[in-house]
Amino acid sequence: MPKLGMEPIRKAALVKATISEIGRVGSLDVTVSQIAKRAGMSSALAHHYFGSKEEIFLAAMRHVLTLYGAEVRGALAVAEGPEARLRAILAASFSAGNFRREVVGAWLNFYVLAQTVPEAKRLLAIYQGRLRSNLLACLRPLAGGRASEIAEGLGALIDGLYLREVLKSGPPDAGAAVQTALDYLNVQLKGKTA
Amino acid sequence: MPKLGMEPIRKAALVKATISEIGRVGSLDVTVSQIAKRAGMSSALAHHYFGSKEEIFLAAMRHVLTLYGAEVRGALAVAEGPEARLRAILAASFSAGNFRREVVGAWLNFYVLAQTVPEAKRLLAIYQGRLRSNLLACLRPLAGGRASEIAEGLGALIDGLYLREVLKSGPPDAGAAVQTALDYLNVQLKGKTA
DNA sequence: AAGTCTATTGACTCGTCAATCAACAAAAAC
DNA sequence: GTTTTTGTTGATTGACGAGTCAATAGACTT
Repeated sequence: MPKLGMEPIRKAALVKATISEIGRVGSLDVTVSQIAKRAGMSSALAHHYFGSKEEIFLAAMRHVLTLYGAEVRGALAVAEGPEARLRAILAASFSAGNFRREVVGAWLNFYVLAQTVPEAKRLLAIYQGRLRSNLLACLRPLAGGRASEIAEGLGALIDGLYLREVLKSGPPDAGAAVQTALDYLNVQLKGKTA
Repeated sequence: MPKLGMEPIRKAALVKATISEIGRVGSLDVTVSQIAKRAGMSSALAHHYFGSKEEIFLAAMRHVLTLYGAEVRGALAVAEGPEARLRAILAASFSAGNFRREVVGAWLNFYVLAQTVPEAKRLLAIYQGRLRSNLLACLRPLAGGRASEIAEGLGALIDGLYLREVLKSGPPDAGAAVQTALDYLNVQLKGKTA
């Protein structure tokens, strides 16, 4: 019973399943069959739509990055002033949608993928660049010449907090992560110990 | 021409080869044959000495962590006073021995391994714990009650700087990484913008 | 010198998995 | 109503890789 116009639906299901499976297994060693099964179809169909496993992975990366980007943009849209915008970026980075074991696990593995697949590297570079320029735009009016170094540090700190989440046992503690990042900011900007 | 007492030599060669290969390939998708070949022996011999690929990986992790630990201990031994000791830890963390693409790549993949293999997770937790307690010991006399948060942030920052090194193209820039970490410290401790 | 232990490897087994293919089904186009 | 396009899968192919094994060889023990 082939309904038409399945392509986008199937692709979306596969992308979602890919992130879930990578998160579940904790590595890129997921088979196309596993992904397809979770997405409710045969592995042949997955190949039909994406052509190769690598393309599936890349589509999953694009999806995660798109979601992240949208969340940041949305949060920025309603934030007034540099400080509020910085807080918005941090809140989005550690939001319930992004800061889940599943997604964080996938994220980690995308870094691994970037070592092998140039397109994956390119996508991650875009994410880093966008984060950097978002931070810089907020920091320049607040920190002037030091904006660049602060953005550098804050970017690395965010990535590090993600990385450490991977090792944790309990449920993700986004609050603590945001707090650590905000603390860094406060101290850098005001020399105060909030 | 079997010489006796080869076991430690072979094992050491395999461990070294493992780190190299993981760094070269950029993932844990290295075959035992590749590792054995680089170590100058047959894959059967690698299995003979380690029993399984997983054991080879774990031995490689232990080796990296041991080296790191030794470097930190060595640096701490000659450092007088808390500030100097903090600087020593940072210098060791980004020393020429540890902060190489090869090792950083392996490190990243050890995080991935930790998602699957409990022993790998345990080893990484030991590293994090040791780093944390080293930092805390130095920070307490300097920052009192805030020592804990600062240690948390600095630990994450170090990991983040490692992570970001993975994406870079050129040669590792340990100096910039140390500078970013020191900057974080200075600002946290003195409220100054060094 | 017979027996045991360590070192070593080529060949083999067995499983897995990405990718392809042939075939079938239904909708759309002509 | 036939042809084409889209959706779908079971079966198959072909490659690769972890781990095993039998066999060979020197060294150490008694």
